[in-house]
Amino acid sequence: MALEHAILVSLLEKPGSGYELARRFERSIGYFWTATHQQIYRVLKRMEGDGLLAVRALEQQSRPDKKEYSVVGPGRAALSQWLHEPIEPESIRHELAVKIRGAAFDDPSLLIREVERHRQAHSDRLAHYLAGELRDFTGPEAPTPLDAGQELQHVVLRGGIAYERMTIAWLDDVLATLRRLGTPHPRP
Amino acid sequence: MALEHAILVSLLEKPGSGYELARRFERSIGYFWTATHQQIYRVLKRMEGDGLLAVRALEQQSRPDKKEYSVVGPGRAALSQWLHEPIEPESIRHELAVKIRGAAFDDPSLLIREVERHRQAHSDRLAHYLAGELRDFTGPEAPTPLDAGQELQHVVLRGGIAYERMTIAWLDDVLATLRRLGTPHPRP
DNA sequence: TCCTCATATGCAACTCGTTGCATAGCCAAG
DNA sequence: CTTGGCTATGCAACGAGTTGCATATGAGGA
Repeated sequence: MALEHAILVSLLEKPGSGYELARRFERSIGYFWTATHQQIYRVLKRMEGDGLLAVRALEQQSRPDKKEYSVVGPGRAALSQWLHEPIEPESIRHELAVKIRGAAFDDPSLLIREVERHRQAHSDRLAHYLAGELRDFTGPEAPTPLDAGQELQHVVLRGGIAYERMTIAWLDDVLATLRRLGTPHPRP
Repeated sequence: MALEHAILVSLLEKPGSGYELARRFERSIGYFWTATHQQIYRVLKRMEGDGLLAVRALEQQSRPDKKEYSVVGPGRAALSQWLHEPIEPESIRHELAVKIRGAAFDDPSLLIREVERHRQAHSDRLAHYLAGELRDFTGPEAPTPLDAGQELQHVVLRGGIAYERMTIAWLDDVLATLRRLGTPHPRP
């Protein structure tokens, strides 16, 4: 249940409400873990029941009240324990790759538009990551020197950047392959 | 439900039993989609019930009998329909990245062994992929010219290779960062 | 002979994750 | 003044995925 741990990390970095967590999962934390608001609310409730989190009701003006969650002792201990346990290297789940291999049983050229769309999405994500890197870590507004937490956030973001660059290059390879298959193959 | 589609692709490439599919999901198909045998058996049963697959009981000597599944008309149509529908670009789930960011609230240097272990696993996987590429696509034993299906399998495998190379380089970056944080930071 | 390993299939119970829906306050635009 | 949008929380139902267990055949080795 890595969602629990992702929530602990995020709340340790900064306490917040379920709604705010959901927004973070669309941005920074979401670079490497995703969750919908329903899932987050459900898990927050369970974690509070387990004594890992504390809640504080915050009354707000000009918007609905919210519940601010923060990590308490046992939550920190649970994170620490998890950090000491080994985890299995990730296994990939790439639906587009299934489609590409499936295209052999259909018309491969029909996939070109789809792959171009994915390339665009990854290209947008890369631009977003690079803007965040400049803003938070490498630009003139960024704090210097970075503390350990910021260094670690930065190296994770560099991973996201590397992933998007690799993916874009691969999708170009896929597009070239699909286009080559669409035209008659020249024989020597 | 991409598992269904991954199974359709795999069975179109070659009919087989649940057990054989489970083995493929540890190898070639497993490069981009994973599944356990329990999941596979359950889904195969459902797909057969839905008329997407046909079964044939095969009696074997020196090992238990098996059921060989193959794709029939409606299954092929279901795959074709799915290929024509757009899918969302993948969202990443990277547990190790959660750990790295969480290490800020513990001792970062404790993660070094863990990251080294992951690096080794990815390195092994890369070697495995490269051996497969040589065997099936680029070596002297490989068929020439490749047909469309093989070209598409190859480009997916190139994606796996690119992913592993990128990941190894990133893990080296992570290790360098963890080691830097472990030693006192030199001030200008 | 007994044990282990590989093949082969499956149930049951559980957790994780998604989708659709519902509610409610407040603001700004039309 | 109604509509749409953003903040904020939540339920219910379902499907996806994991874990543990159970069963059976036959080969090979201790």
